[in-house]
Formats: sequence, C-alpha cells, structure tokens
Amino acid sequence: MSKAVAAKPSSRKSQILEAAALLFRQKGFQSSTMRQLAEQMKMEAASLYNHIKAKDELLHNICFGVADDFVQNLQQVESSPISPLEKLEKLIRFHISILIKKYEAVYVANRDWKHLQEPALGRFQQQRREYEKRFAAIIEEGIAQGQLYTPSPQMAVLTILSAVRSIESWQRGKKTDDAHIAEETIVLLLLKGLTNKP
Amino acid sequence: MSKAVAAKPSSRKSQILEAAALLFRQKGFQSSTMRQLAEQMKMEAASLYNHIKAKDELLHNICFGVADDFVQNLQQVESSPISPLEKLEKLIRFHISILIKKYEAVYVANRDWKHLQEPALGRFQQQRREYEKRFAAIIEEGIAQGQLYTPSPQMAVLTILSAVRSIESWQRGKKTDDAHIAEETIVLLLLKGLTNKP
DNA sequence: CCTACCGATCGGTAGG
DNA sequence: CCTACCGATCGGTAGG
Repeated sequence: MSKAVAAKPSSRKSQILEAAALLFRQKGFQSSTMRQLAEQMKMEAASLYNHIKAKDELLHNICFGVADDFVQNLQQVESSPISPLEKLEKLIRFHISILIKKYEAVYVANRDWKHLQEPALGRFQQQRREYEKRFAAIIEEGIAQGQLYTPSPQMAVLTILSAVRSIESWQRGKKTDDAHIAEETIVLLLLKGLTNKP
Repeated sequence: MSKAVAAKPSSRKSQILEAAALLFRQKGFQSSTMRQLAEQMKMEAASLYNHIKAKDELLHNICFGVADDFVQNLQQVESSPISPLEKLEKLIRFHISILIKKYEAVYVANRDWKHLQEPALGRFQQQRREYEKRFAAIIEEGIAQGQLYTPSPQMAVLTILSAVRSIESWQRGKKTDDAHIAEETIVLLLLKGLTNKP
C-alpha cells in the first residue's frame, strides 16, 4: 500500500484548538466548558484529555500562536528598506488583515490573555511590552525624520493597537467590499485623522 | 434628636456595587465569585443577598449606570450650538475623561456587558447601536459641511470608540501630567492623524 | 448579618 | 475514545 499523500495538517488536536477558539470567542474563556467543547467535537469531555493536558493549554496555544504571528511580521517590517511612515502603515494593515483572517484566535488572544496562568501570563505580558516598544521605536524614528508627529509615541501605539480592534465589532460578512472599506477607514483615520478632505 | 444631616449617599448597596466593579475589573465578571466580593465587604457570601437579588444584578447596575452617563452626555452635545468638529472633539474628550474618572465601572461595562442576561442584553445592545448611530450622524454632518472626511462614518465611530479605550491599557498614576498627555495624544491622533507636524 | 446547607456544575482522573 | 466517578466550588436559599 502506498503512503497517504500528505499528513493531514489538521490533526485531531488542531481541530480541537480551532473549535476551542470559536467557542472561547463566543462565550469567553471562563464561561466556556470542556463539556461544550466536547459536544462540538462530538465526543465525551473526558476524551478531550487524550489530546490536551488541561483547559489552560488551549488558551495558551491560542495566545502564543497569535503572538508569534505578530512578532514575525514586526521583524519583517523592521528590516524592510522603507520609510517609518510606510512601516507604520504596513503594521496597521497587518493588524487589520490578521484580525479578519484569524478572527477567532486573535479575538480570544486580545480579550482572554489575562486568564493565562503563571508563568505563561508573565511571559505573554513581557512579549507584549517588547512588541509595543519596538512599535513605538518606528514612530519615534518617523518623528526624528519629521514625517510623523505625536505627543507620546508609547501612548500612540496603545491607541493604534486599540483602534485596530474596531474590526472586532464591525459587522462582517455580506459584501467583500466591506472589508476593504473598513480597512481604508481605519488606516486613513490613524494616518490623517478625521479633519481631512480627500 | 435631630435628623441626620444627610442620608449618606454611599449606602451599603452602593458600597457593594463599588467593590463589585473593582473586583470584576480585576478578575472579570465570570471569574469573580460572590465569596470574593463578600470578603472585600467583610461579610459572609450569603449576607450579600440581603442587598441584591443575584450576581447578575451587580453587572446590570454597572453596565446601565455607565450607559446612562454616555447617553446623557451625547444628548447635551447634540443640542450644543457648536460645529460638528467641535461636537466630535467634545465626545472624544468625554469618553476619555469618564474612562479615567469612573475607571472600574466603565472598564467592566466595556468588556463584560456580553455576560448580561436577556432581556437586559438585548436592551443594552439596542442602546449601544442607537448611540453609535447618533454619533455617526454628527460625523456625517461634518462631512456634509466639508469639515470632516472618512470613507465610512459608521466604521469611523467604531474605530473612535475602540481607540479611546486605549486609556484602559495606559499606565496610570504617577504624574497628573500623564492623563493630560494621554488625552492630547488620542485627540490629536483621531482628529489629525500621525502624519502631522505641529 | 450569620450558620448551615444544597443542588448543579465544573475540570479532571482511573481504568479500560 | 468511553463509562463511571470525584473533590471542589459555585450561586443561592432557609431560617433565624
């Protein structure tokens, strides 16, 4: 017999992770029960523990998976031979598009990371602070070059990261245009503000 | 004997509400237990039920209390004889300052309103949508007058409401200047963007 | 406001 | 992957 063409990348465990992200997004991490997750997977709650060690492991995987995506992208942007303004725009657009593409996981990571257990919680916060610092450094460079301005780069980063999450409460679906308009609205708002004629 | 000078406005119940807002902000609504709240109040968990009917009632009071503050302010701004741009700036500054002044309650309302039970949940969402609609109407008027511009006023509102929440992750405390700088950073960012020399 | 308590449900384990 | 369970904890009640 020949080997299977390819190991199905969506193993049982990754199926569970996907279902968990959806469930956590809908009900929140704490309100979601292993029995609800088991029901989605059409198995008994006890059977989940053949694939994972604990409920925490699910949240851990979701949060750090998302964090890795962001750090990887940041690294790539930092090493690009483009201006600070262009770097900033790239970062903003990445945040928006990953929130759309990996909606469930990013949503959960954004909201529920506080429920991580130590020492993971500390590591996550550390990574987040480091990310914000490097993000702010790009804005600072833009200010030094006279391309950008804000009274507080650190505060501006927090505001950008928060603003970009408006995608979460945006009514998604219907037209494909919608995603494009939403993205352009956010980018224009953050780069040029609302007092701006096109 | 003379009457008491004034009925102490911080009744036992409002003390419980205040402690609940602090607890919920720290741990989240679902992760907070009535026993933890009782401990803060230095009483037994069962005794809390002499002041409230259920845990839900606490969340309900917090969320609708905050919502009322916002609606009241919106009404006042709408009826002011000022330009759409000035109205917009007033709204933004109100969101920031109330998030600082009533930090615990607004934080909880922003994050945990999804745990409201029906029919309160539906009423809350309805109020929220109405608020966003009236907010967007101000931006639309600003566009009509050529004072503002955005591809999507509705989306812009979501982005503003989200951006303003960056105060939640801002390191508060130390200097009183900090609050002022944070506010100016957000206002400038939303009105004039980051590509702006002073 | 307390003591005493309860039914329900939770995350997780044993053992197959 | 299932059956059978368990200890812990939860929101809440009875009765004073």
